[in-house]
Amino acid sequence: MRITQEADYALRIVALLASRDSLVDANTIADEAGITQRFALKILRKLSLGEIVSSQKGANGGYRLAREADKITLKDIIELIDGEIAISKCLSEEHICSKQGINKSACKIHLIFDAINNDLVERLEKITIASVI
Amino acid sequence: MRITQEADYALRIVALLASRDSLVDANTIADEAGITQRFALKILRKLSLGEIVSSQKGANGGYRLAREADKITLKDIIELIDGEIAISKCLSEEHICSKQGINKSACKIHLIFDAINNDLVERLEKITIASVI
DNA sequence: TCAAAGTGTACTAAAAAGGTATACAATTGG
DNA sequence: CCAATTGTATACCTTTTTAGTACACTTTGA
Repeated sequence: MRITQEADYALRIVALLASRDSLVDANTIADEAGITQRFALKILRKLSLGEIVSSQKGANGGYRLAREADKITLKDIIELIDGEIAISKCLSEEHICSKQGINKSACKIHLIFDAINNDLVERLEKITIASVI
Repeated sequence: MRITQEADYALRIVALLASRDSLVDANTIADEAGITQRFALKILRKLSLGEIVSSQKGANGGYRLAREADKITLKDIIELIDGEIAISKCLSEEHICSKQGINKSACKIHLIFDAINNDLVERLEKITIASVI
C-alpha cells in the first residue's frame, strides 16, 4: 500500500489538532507540520470532506477535530488520503492477477497477501489518534 | 511498501520453477506468467543475480531454482525486486520525518509504523515458496 | 557453425506522488 | 458595511516510481 507522505502529514496534523482543543488556523498547522500553507490546505480539505476535522470559515476561523480523538483511527485517516489499503495492487478492486493464472500457486499467494492485508487494516483500525498523542 | 507487479510476477515465476523440477526456458516462463519474454528476462536476471534462480546458457538452456524451495522466502524475493520493505517512506534509510518534528506524536506514529513493518517483514520471512506451491 | 538460449545496458511511456496556482466564497472585527 | 482574514474549489505542474521495451552481445549444444 505504501503510506504516502501526504497521509503521514495528515496523521500528524490530526494528532496536532487532537493535542490542542481550540480552533487552529491553516497557517499555524502548516508551520508546525513543516509544509507550505497551500499543501496543508489541500490535506485539510480532504480531512474536512472526510469529516475527520471540521472547519470554521472567516476571520479567526480554523480547524478542529470533527469528533473525539478516540473515535478517529489511523485507518480512517490513511484510507481517506491514500484510498483503500492494499499491500499489493492485486488486492484492490481490479483483480488483474486472476487473469494471469500462472498456475494454482498464484491464487495461494493472493490468499496470503489478502490475509496479511486484512491483519494490517485491522491493526490500523484499532489505533486511535487519542492513543498516539 | 506496495508490493509491485514486478515482485508479484517474480513470486509466481519462482513458484512455477519450484513446481517443476527441470530447466524451464524464458519463453515458457513468460507464457505461463502472461508477460512478454523480454519482461520475464528482466525479472529472471534479477532473480539470477540475487541467487534465487540459477541459469543455464546456450541451446536447451533455461532456469531452475538455485536452492530448495523451502529455503526461499517471500521476503527474499520481494526485497530482491522491490528493495527494502517499508510501509511508509519514513521507515526507509532517509528519516526525513525526524526533521519535521511537528510534535512528540510524530515520533509515536513513527514507532507504531516501525512495529507494524517489522511484523510484516517477519511474517513474509516465515513463508517459503515450498509452502505456497 | 549456427540457431537457440541467456546477458547487460540503456531507454521510454504511463501512472502515482508530491506540491503549486488561481480565483472564489464566507466571516467578522473595526 | 466593507476590508482583511480565513476557508473552498478546481485545475495544473513537476518529479519519482513503475512497468515495460530495444538492441547488441555472449554462450553453448546439436
